[in-house]
Amino acid sequence: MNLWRTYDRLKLLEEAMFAEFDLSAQQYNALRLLRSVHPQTMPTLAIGSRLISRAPDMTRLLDKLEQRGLLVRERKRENRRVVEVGLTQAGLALLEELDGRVQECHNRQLGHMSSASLKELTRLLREARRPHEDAANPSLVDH
Amino acid sequence: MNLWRTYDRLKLLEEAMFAEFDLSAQQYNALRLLRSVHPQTMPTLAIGSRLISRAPDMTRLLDKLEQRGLLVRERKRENRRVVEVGLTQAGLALLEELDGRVQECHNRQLGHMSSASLKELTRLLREARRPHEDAANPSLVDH
DNA sequence: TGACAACAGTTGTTTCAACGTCTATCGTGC
DNA sequence: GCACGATAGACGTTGAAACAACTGTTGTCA
Repeated sequence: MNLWRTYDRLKLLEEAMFAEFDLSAQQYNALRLLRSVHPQTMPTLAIGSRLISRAPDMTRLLDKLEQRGLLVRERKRENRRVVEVGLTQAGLALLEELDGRVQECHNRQLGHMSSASLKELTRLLREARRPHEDAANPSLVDH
Repeated sequence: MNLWRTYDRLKLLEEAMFAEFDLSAQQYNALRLLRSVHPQTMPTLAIGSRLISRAPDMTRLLDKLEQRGLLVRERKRENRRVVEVGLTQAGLALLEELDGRVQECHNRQLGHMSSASLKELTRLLREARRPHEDAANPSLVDH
């Protein structure tokens, strides 16, 4: 419950920020993931499986981002089943614009805590969920 | 992100459990809150403001619980604006049935951590969200 | 008293996530 | 080559959340 409450409180700030850019946190993470492999691309479902929380339909999430020109999708010729997804320049630009805002948001969220406390919190959270991670899914949690 | 990830992982277990009883975590909390004042009752919106995450429409959430006979609503005569909500025997019985399951679920979620670690984690989480709590809202987080 | 703001809930609408099912494509063994 | 299962993704439907607008009720103050 404590975890839930804390999550809920901190999420409010983030959501407010992302809302300014008409993005959900989930969409932001998808974009960030794509940037991490840029200029390479990724198959649709690979994105879904690497996101923080499971997203059972990537299709529609990516649809919206594609409509806004933030990414492109292309069906591969070698294997016509997979659809490769890659960031566009517009997508990169948006992410760059967001970087500062996200940093600032994190500051407002957790800036009042000492770096030692944050480290310890991170460690404990990781320990808490350790038995519940599926080995298959490394996740992209890095800060 | 770490918080998000951990929250998401642990929530999965809870949701699976509540789903067996056709409840959401939010509904469960509303019931638990009502039990905490039983046999007294509470106005509809008072419930909403005390839940872990804000719930902008209590009406429909309570509708479903009322349809299942878990609670009763009654418009007060002194002030015909407020609707008092109270648990029924069926509601109490369901909660009692859930108590054991919830405990077991918590064990599976966090049983691998030492009690000292849990205490520390609780403390840090509370510290993390402290500046983001509105003073008006004491919240019912107690474990 | 009568207008008006504040209050407590309700209802409507739009949007989004969850779930299962479906289509197209590919690999494999016969 | 062809039936079969597995894979990658798309789609339709359903149910819940978000936001806003609305109804009914009460307090207040000119």
